[in-house]
Amino acid sequence: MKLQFAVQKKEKETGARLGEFTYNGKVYETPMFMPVGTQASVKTLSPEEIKDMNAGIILANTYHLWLRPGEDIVNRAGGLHKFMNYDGPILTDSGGFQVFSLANPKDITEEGVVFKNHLNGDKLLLTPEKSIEIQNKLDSDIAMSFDECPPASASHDYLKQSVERTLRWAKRGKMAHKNDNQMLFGIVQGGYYEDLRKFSALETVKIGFDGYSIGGVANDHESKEEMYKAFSYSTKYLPEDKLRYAMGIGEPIDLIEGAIRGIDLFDCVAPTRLARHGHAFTKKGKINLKNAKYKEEFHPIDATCDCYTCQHYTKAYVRHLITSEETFGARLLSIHNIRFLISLTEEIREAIRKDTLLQYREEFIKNYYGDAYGKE
RNA sequence: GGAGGGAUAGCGAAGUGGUCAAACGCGGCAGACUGUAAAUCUGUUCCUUCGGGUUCCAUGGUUCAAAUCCAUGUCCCUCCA
Repeated sequence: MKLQFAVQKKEKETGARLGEFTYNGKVYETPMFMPVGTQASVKTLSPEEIKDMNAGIILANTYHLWLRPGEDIVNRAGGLHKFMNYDGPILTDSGGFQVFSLANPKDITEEGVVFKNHLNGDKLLLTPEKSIEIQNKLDSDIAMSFDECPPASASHDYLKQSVERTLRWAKRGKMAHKNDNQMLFGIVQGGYYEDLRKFSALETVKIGFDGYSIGGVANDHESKEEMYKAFSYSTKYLPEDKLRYAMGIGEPIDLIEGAIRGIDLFDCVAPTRLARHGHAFTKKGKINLKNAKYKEEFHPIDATCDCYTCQHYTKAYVRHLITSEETFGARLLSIHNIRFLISLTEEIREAIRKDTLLQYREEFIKNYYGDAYGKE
């Protein structure tokens, strides 16, 4: 059964949206942060742990599951939910990001993208139709159109061509889409140019999707200002009653700024990757637990945090695990970082309810960055 | 008692006359990471007032020049008795 989304309330000053959908009898609210589980696993964590953090949607990746174990195996297992034992909603990315991270520009043609299989070197062609077919078989709840994800700083000319191609691919993908229980999202591209974002958004909406993603952001060291423009220039032209998803966005401040610009969904590898590298989000800024100064800090990572890690363990212990390369350290920090972002979205929703989102942002910045905000 | 081998930066280990403040690995100290080819990658790691200063077990010597050659000593390892 396809999930049904509705906006419940808009924040008075910013227009930030509080939204809601029901899935398997459970109500989920947006803005929402979605943990990333590329290979049908949120790295180091079990589905039970993810649910204990009050997570909603999680991600998986078409490209990776296509190569291994193969969509037919997942399909025969009964679909992604059964395969990975996660009964919450699952969103699959289309492989579009791998066009950015794995392919060369010369590998991108009208038909699709030629990938060199990173596991064994085989040449493989991923097309919009193939991507959708794989996602249909994976049986995720939300599928993404196959898009070209160019670097944000690409030239206006290149981005224009790329937006047009992504539109043609979106149409082809929609035609190929066969899973009635699965939502299909279109993807808005166009760098940080308003004309391109507007064109991309309006034309994607004309094709008609269940929701709309904003892609091509935070992938090329562009400034925060440019990224937030890309948000605004996109959401401005998107329908009110559909989900909006900022792809790959997950720094705490970006969630707040994104919500302010009318975005409902966010995903990011940052909490889990940073965790594996020893970093932790805190209300007072990001810290690197590998730093020697935490050797004897026998206090939780963040005194205000309600996560399992902060309830039971100290910085000194987690630092010890990380420096000793014990995998439990990566788990504890992944739990903390994901819960941090989820709890941040809970606070954002509360601020939307109370029409205090701008105050919330100011307070967050003051605590997180101190005087350093904007001085990059 | 006899015969060999060895001692290099926090550790392991290259280097056997000048291009050596000394490869490389580990450890240490930092940094990066935003739809995950990422438990990865990068920098740094004798002292310094950045001019330079002091190093390769110790002492003495050879040489224009020594971690590298010679002598003696100290310590370690292996084999033989």
